[in-house]
Amino acid sequence: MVYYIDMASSDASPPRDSCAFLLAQVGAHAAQRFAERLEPLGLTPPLAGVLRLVAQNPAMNQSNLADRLGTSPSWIVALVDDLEERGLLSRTRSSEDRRVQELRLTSGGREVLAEVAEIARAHDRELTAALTRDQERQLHQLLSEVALAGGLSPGVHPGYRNLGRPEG
Amino acid sequence: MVYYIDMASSDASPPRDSCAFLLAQVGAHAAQRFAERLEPLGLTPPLAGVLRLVAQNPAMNQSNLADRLGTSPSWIVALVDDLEERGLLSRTRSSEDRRVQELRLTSGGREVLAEVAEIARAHDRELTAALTRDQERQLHQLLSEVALAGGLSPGVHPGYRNLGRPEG
DNA sequence: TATTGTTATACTCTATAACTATA
DNA sequence: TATAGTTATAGAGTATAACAATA
Repeated sequence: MVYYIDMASSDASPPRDSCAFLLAQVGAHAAQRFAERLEPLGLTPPLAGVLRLVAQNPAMNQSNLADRLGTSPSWIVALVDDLEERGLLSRTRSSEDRRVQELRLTSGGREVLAEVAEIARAHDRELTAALTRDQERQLHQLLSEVALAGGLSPGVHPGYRNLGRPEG
Repeated sequence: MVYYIDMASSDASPPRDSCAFLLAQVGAHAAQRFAERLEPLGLTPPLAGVLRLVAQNPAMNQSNLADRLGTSPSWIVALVDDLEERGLLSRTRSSEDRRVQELRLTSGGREVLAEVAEIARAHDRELTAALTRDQERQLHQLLSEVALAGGLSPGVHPGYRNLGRPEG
């Protein structure tokens, strides 16, 4: 977690935080609260992300997953190990290419993913609780424009290296 | 860095990312770009944050700093060591309480901080380049409301533990 | 020779615990 | 006894490198 202080204002007392600072501050808060909400399920955001991606792309393999998340294949091994040990997903050797592990959610995995989705919706409601429906739509629109201009892929949180990568 | 996938939409193809997800995504991007921009100066966001806080509060001590940033005193030691070795700030034992180290920027520290401030302004311009001035003001207003409702202290990036802490 | 997955290892960031000096 | 700072140590979260199996 990167801590920082709003740096954009002059040396005199800061008149207001910059947009960039507010984005980093509120975004870190959002990510942290989401992680806290996942804790009772024994999940971390990366584990939940893997569940979600595998649900959306059945028979996806670990290479695809590493590319999509912008992380190292070795870490994917650890994440998939964890989820497999809990019985939330299964590995199956592909019959076409025996190097490949096909990943699929188990029924238990689908149940847990449904809980995660509910948590995410509650999280979103909490975060925007202070806004009117109209303000929420405005915020969504503005953030979407900033994300687009920044080259961020819809739906995927940026790691340090996956910026500008085309959608898998 | 926490990676995750938008979890709020149903199992069917996601109609759009949630506000919470967009905030985390764009916020992580903003923090990452800021860190990249600081690299040529040999600084990290936490180091820059210490410079800024010491500039705003001359003769501040390390305890104050740890409280304000919501981090452990032992980490503050390492950050201050680093900045002191580069000649950007100085430690002076307080004459009133010999346990206390009073921190002050050197003239070199003030010069570097001025560069950091310029970088931060350029960073903010880049991030909001896709928005009109009016949209930028809207975004600022909306983010401020979300930050306020979330109990975030103006000007201080949240660590894992300093939420809801009153401003030092 | 290239690719998928795996293991072994290492590095960064940050905290906790134990300690020293001072109050 | 309590507090400011320091040192030593440890843990989480990742990456890189070397390797095995398969293509």
